[in-house]
Amino acid sequence: MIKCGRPRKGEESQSRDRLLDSTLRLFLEHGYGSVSLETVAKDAHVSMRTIYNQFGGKAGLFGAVIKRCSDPFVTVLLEDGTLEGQPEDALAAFASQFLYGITRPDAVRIRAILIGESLKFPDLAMQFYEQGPQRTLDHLRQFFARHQRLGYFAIMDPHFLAEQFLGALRGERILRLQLGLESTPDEAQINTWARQITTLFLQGCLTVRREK
Amino acid sequence: MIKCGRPRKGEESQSRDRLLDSTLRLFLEHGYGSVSLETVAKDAHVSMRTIYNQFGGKAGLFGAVIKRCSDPFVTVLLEDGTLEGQPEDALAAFASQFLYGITRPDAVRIRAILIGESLKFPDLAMQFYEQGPQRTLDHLRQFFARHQRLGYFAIMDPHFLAEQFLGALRGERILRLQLGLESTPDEAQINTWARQITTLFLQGCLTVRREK
DNA sequence: ATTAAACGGTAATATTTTTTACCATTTATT
DNA sequence: AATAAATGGTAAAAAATATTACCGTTTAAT
Repeated sequence: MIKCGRPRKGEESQSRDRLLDSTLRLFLEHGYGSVSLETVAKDAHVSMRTIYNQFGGKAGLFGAVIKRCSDPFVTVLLEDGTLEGQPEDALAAFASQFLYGITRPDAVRIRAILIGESLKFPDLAMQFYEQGPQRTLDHLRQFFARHQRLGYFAIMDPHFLAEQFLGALRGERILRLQLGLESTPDEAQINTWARQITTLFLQGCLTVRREK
Repeated sequence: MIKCGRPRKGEESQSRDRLLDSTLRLFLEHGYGSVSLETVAKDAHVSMRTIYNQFGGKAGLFGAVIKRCSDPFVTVLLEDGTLEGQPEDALAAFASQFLYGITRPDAVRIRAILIGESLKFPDLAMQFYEQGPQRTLDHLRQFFARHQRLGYFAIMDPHFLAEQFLGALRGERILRLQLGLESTPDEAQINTWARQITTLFLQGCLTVRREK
């Protein structure tokens, strides 16, 4: 039996945190629609009333979980210095970090769930994208713009380049991961991919290159 | 009031078709979890009993809908001759068809729903992928292998090339489409993208090309 | 000390949804 | 013609679930 009663000062958010932890874990495991609030309450040793006090209901709880997820997934991609150095190496390093981030099981699942529920939570989907992928995209766009001015890259819309590089990194594998048809790649696998994808992106696959 | 009673010979599948049509439309509009069988029955002018007779329940109905969706989405991508002609033009033509196919609202939605429900229907997700994306991937892989032997492409794993090209075509936009943050592109837009993406894929974006 | 706030636990309520049952009707089968 | 099969419509039964209410407890606030 977990102690009940009004929480002590400084411990007001313990129930809230326990609740968010349990909710995230259960959602990741079973999906949004398959988890009942009763299950969540039991798992977090929290009363139903607390859920409604803190989040107003299932939708609010889902929103809070998603919001808490958005931040960590982006920060890891923006570690300072990742996009420094020679363009090729910088891109490959970024590619590794990005690939690692988006292939973690939790990240795959949370995006899958959000995609599935985006019709019911359009605002949440937008917030998620703006706080996560959007910021990564902006960063990468600036990187391309900067190195274009230095003459490294062909003159193309840097936003287009950034989108294409991210698309190349996601690749077809992400779909298989989202559908549960492929297992999580390890770090070595990711580094290999990152290098191959970066090379292909920079040099193309044509043997005879026409002059520009 | 729609006529009831045992269907005439040759009309046995009318109820079934009406049911699948309504189900698909309602799922696309509201998602799997938010549609009740009662709603479906009303919409299709079908009795609950017929649903259970034909499909055994909601899960079976979902499966039948997904299976019926898998085929059309792939056939359009494999029209004969799409991958013939000069490699660049062939790829660009394929790119247009592929992009058009995967950006149609229905295709985006059905994939989003399947991704969201893949935990509950792992077999269905696999069938969907094998009958749709997998076959497209195989076709494209053969294309790259063929043209590699003719000396057009760099010597790289043709499966890798095929995956990367599909990934480049999906791009970051697909995520925004799936999250409902972007509207469906029209044919002109798609053709522009197809050409740009193909060019970038073939030639890369580096200004100084190292010798191979 | 007393009161009020917030909690965990249980349970009751209300709503939704799945599933099953029944009836009249139409057609196939015999 | 009689029977069986399959249907649409309604509704009832059953299950699940979201939501609200209540109780005893612990702590903060006064």
